[in-house]
Amino acid sequence: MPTPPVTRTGSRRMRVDASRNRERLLASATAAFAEHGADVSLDEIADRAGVSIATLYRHFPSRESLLEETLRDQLEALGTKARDLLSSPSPGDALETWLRAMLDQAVAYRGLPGPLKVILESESSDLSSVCVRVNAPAAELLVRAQQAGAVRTDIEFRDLIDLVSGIAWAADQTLAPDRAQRLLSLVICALRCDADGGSTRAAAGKPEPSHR
Amino acid sequence: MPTPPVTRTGSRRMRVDASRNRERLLASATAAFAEHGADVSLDEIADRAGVSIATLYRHFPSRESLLEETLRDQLEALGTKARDLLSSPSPGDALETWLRAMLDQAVAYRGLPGPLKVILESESSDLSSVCVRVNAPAAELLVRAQQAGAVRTDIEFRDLIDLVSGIAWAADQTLAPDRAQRLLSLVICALRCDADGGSTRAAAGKPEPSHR
DNA sequence: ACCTGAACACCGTTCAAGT
DNA sequence: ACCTGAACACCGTTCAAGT
Repeated sequence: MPTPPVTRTGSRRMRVDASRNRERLLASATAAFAEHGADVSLDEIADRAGVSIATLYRHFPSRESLLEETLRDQLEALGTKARDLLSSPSPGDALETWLRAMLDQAVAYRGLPGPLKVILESESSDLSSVCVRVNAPAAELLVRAQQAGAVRTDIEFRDLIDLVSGIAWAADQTLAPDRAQRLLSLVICALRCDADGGSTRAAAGKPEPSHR
Repeated sequence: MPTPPVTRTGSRRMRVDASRNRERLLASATAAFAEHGADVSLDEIADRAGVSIATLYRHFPSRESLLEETLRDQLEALGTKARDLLSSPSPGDALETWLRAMLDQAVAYRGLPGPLKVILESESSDLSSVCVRVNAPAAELLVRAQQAGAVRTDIEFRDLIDLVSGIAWAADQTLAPDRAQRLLSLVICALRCDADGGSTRAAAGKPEPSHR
C-alpha cells in the first residue's frame, strides 16, 4: 500500500493524526461551549482535547471559525427547515415557525447570540457557505409572507436577524432564555399588525405606525 | 484653620488629593468610554488620569461602578424626562418618546447596551439610587399608556427594557447605531397593534398573541 | 506536514510598603 | 487615609524547534 494514511476534510488531504486532532478539538469545543458558554477559554478546549493550544490555532485560526464548525449541523438544519417551510400552506405561520427555531438555536448556550449574529450576517465570498444556505431560503420565507399579505412589506430580512438576535441576547444576559419566546411573540405581532389592507390572508388595514 | 482640607462626595469626607483623583478618573473615564467604548481597558483610564490602577480600584471597585458614575447625569435626565412626560396629553406618544430617548442613550457609544441593561435592571437596596429614579416614573409611563388603551396590557416594564436593550445591542454589534430607531419603530408597533378595540381609555379584552 | 513548549503582550485584580 | 509599584493569574497569539 503505497498511499500514505490520509483522510479528507472538505477537499484537502490530511494526515491521520491531524485529522484525529481536528475531530478531538471539535468534540472538546462542543462540550466546552455547551458547559461554559461561547466565551470559554481556548486553552481549556485544547487541554480537554489533549492537544497544544498552538494545534488548536493551526486547525481553527479564530474562535469564530471553531464555533462555526461546531454549529455546522445545526445551521444546516435551520436551512433545511426554512426550505421545508416554503411549501407550508400558511406563509405567515411558516415565517414565525422558522424565527422561533432560529431563536431556540440562538439561546442554546450562553454567549451564543453574538457569534451567531456574526455568522448569519457574514457575506462569505464562498457561495456554498453554510450562511448562504440558511439565509437564502429564510429570506424567501419573508418574501413569501409579504406577498401573501401576512407581513408588512417595509421589513427587510436583516431586520428580522437583528430583532431575533437582540431578543436572544437580552434573554441570555438575564440568564432567562425562557423569556426569549415571549419577547419574540411581541415582535411577531409587530410584523403582522400592519400587514395589508385588502387581500385574502391579510390583517385589517391600519394607520401607519408612528415613525418619527 | 484647624479643619483639615476635605471635601464631600455623597456624605463622606475625603482628602483633597483623593477627591481630585476621583474627579480626574471620572473625566478620564468619560473620555475613554466615548472614544474606545465601554470595554476600554481600566489601565488606560488610570494612565490618562495620571494615577495608579490601584487608585482607580480604590475609588471604583468595579468597571460597572465607574461606568454608572459617569452616566449619573444622563440617567437623572432620563428620569426627569419620564416624570415630565407623565403630564403629556397623549400617554401612548409619551411612552414612545421616552423609549426613543432611552435607546439614544443606549447607543451613545460602543459596548454600552450591556452595562446599561444591567444598571437599569439592578434592584439596588438603596432606594434613592439612580436606577429607581429612572425606572419608577418610566414604569408609570407604561401603566398610564395601558390605562389609556394605547398599549397592550399584557406587557411588563421589563419587557420594554429587554426589547430596547436588545435593539440597542444589535445596532451596536453591526456598528450601525442609526438602525436602532428604525428597529424600535417596529417594536412600538407591536406595543400598540393590539391595544384596544373600542373604548377611549379601557383596554378591551383581546385574543392572546401567539405564544407557542 | 504537523505538533509542541515557550515566549510575549495585555488585562484584571490584589497587596505590602510607603507618605 | 490614601497612593503606588509590583506581583500574580489568566488569556490570546505567535514562533522556533522538534518529529
